[in-house]
Amino acid sequence: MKNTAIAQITTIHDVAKRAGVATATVSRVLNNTAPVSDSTRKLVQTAIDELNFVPSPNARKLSWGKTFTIACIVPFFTRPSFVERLRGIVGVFEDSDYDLIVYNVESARRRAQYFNEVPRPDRCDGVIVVSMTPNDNDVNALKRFNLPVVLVDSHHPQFHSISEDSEEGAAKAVNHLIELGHNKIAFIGGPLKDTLNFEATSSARRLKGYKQALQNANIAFKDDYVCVDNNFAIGSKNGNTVKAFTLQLMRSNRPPTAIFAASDFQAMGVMQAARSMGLRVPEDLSVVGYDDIELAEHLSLTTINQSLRLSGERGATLLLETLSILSTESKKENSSLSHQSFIDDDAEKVIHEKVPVDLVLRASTAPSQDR
Amino acid sequence: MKNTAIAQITTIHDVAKRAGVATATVSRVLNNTAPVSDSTRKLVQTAIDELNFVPSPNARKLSWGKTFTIACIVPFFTRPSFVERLRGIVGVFEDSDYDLIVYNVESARRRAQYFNEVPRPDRCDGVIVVSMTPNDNDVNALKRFNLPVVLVDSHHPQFHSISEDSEEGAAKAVNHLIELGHNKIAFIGGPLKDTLNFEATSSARRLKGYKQALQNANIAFKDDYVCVDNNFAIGSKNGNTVKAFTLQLMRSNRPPTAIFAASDFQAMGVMQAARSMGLRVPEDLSVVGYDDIELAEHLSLTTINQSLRLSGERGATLLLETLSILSTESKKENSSLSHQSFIDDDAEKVIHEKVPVDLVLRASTAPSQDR
DNA sequence: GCATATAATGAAACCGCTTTCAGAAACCGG
DNA sequence: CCGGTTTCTGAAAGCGGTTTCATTATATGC
Repeated sequence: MKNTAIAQITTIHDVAKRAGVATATVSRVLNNTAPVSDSTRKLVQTAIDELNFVPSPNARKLSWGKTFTIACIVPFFTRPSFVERLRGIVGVFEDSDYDLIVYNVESARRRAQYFNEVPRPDRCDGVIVVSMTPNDNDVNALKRFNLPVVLVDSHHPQFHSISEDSEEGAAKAVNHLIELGHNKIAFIGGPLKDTLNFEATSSARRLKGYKQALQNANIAFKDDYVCVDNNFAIGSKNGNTVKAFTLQLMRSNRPPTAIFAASDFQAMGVMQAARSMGLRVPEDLSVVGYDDIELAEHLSLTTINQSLRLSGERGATLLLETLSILSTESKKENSSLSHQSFIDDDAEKVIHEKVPVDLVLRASTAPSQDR
Repeated sequence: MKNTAIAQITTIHDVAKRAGVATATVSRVLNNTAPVSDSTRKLVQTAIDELNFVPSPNARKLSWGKTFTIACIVPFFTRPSFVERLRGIVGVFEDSDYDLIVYNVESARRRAQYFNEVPRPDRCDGVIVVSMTPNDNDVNALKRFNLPVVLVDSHHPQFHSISEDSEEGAAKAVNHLIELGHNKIAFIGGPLKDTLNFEATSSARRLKGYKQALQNANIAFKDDYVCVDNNFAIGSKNGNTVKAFTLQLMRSNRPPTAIFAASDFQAMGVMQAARSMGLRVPEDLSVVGYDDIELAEHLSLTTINQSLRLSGERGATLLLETLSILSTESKKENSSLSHQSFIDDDAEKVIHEKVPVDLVLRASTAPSQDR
């Protein structure tokens, strides 16, 4: 009862032999790379079908000098917002010829390692960096072999990037609260800068947007309305700081009527803390988050949608476009001169794309009851 | 100001030339695959260092006839529980020689496609299937080339697997409630079976565990205490069914004092619905979830930890072990006879590993006030 | 009807590395 | 000091494709 017949991998030679042609011809049929007469094409095709032949990706890669692989370097890919971005990216490559390898960064060591080792033309054809601003070393590593690079959720003058405008988003959030009549609005965010160079800065920018919005509305900025949770770092499940701060804030003699949190996760902490002391959201306290992760919908949390998925999709698409431009370019140049071109300064114009940020109205905000 | 000198990829030939040896020798130094005299080794090593040489993964793969790639087929990898499993898997391969490619399944079409196309020895050396029970076609596809396979969070007699005991977990949850004095306990779960063959069955098993626990405690099973949310399917952000059911349930003339939800996400829906009608958790209603995703901690949700991360780690490790066994085996056989061995029936003994399920006590459960 | 451009195909080189095979060098006992 | 191992090394043959180059067969032009 051997239902486990181990199939053999058939090679292009098997096909060639069966069809009675040379491997070159099979290759030509496979890639439509040169004219083949209808008769032989049919011959080859049936041989391929009969043998159930699929060309070996590796051999192909080696021969073409391409890897057909995209490297994606992403920190803490388990975090909902990163996952959502990743999903956008994955979705784009699913239908392409490219494989996607995700490099998950959870430590400075890994970060350095990946930036140094991954961006090599024999490992990948392009790189997507998510939520990390490349430092000088990274930049060198990324440029060393002139691989196409796209930054998602970060920005650097030398690389294509897709990002959102955190200041604008924050301002939208705060303006919403102001329009509801709130003028005692607190801010809770993550660290303002960080060893691993990511996420942090977005909190900083959101804080800036918050300040700006207040200023525009002539509301004085109060230092003790701001909490920067440095424990809300990477991977730490924390959130206690947020809760503690919320409690302290709401028990103070001038409690805010609204809180803007720089992430949905922190907003959740706020809501919980508030409820734990008997406050109702939004009647007693309005809360706005940021990110619009799946959670927000379940919590009925008013928040800022920053097009997480879309940012991934756009990034991946942009990379694919760059890739295809490069390949046609190299074809052109192929027919003329030698290898190695486009060193003509990166003036090539770098693309910086913004992704929309929008207020999503749900049930965690209400007009201020303050009088 | 050209800081963008494009580096050339150096090949083994460059190294050989520089060291004044044959490529074979360089290879031997690289892989420690045959004795090399100290002097030449040093020569080669310095050449390698000076040229900053890293062997091309692809060439290596082709030559070795291995891919050094692991394929991981996972449905809806954005769901927190899958992400957590993935993270365990990723963590294991980070330090290995293997690359991991994740194939995200979000439709029956993709599912079939991946199962048919991915498990080929020229694409990967091994396969991890997450949360999907292979059907007959899948089994054939997986066995066709005799690739090592590990199932994570599913079970099949012919493949290694890592899974949790959902019945046991559910029973632990319900027993906890019973011990707290509850006897009006409702159940909310996802669909009991599903087109894509995953997740569903776990809800079914949890329902079974629920029934069992009730029976053991001599509590009559009530049909209208059970909600199967068929909308809680794949990817749908839903959750309205859960809320609606909770509301209906709590307004009925015999409302339960506790609800056991088959997932933390659903538990969250329950808590929200309860709060929305002014009920307090846990004073008025105890809630237990399942999964212990990060969210649960933030919600202070009592739940069942099913070792999500660990399951991934164990699965990945098991695959690596299988891989290394195979490679030593094939070495042995190499020195004796021909290729192609271990067809000697899969009696090879298949490993089925269970991962612990544990009650995690938090603040969403309390003694029953029912009297 | 013959020269010449064009289409179709096969042989062989090549991608970058590993590994076999065989020869050279070093080692060893008597 | 010699035959026989053992150690070390290079040339060359793959791995499974693609691509160049040359050749033959077929058109096309005048």
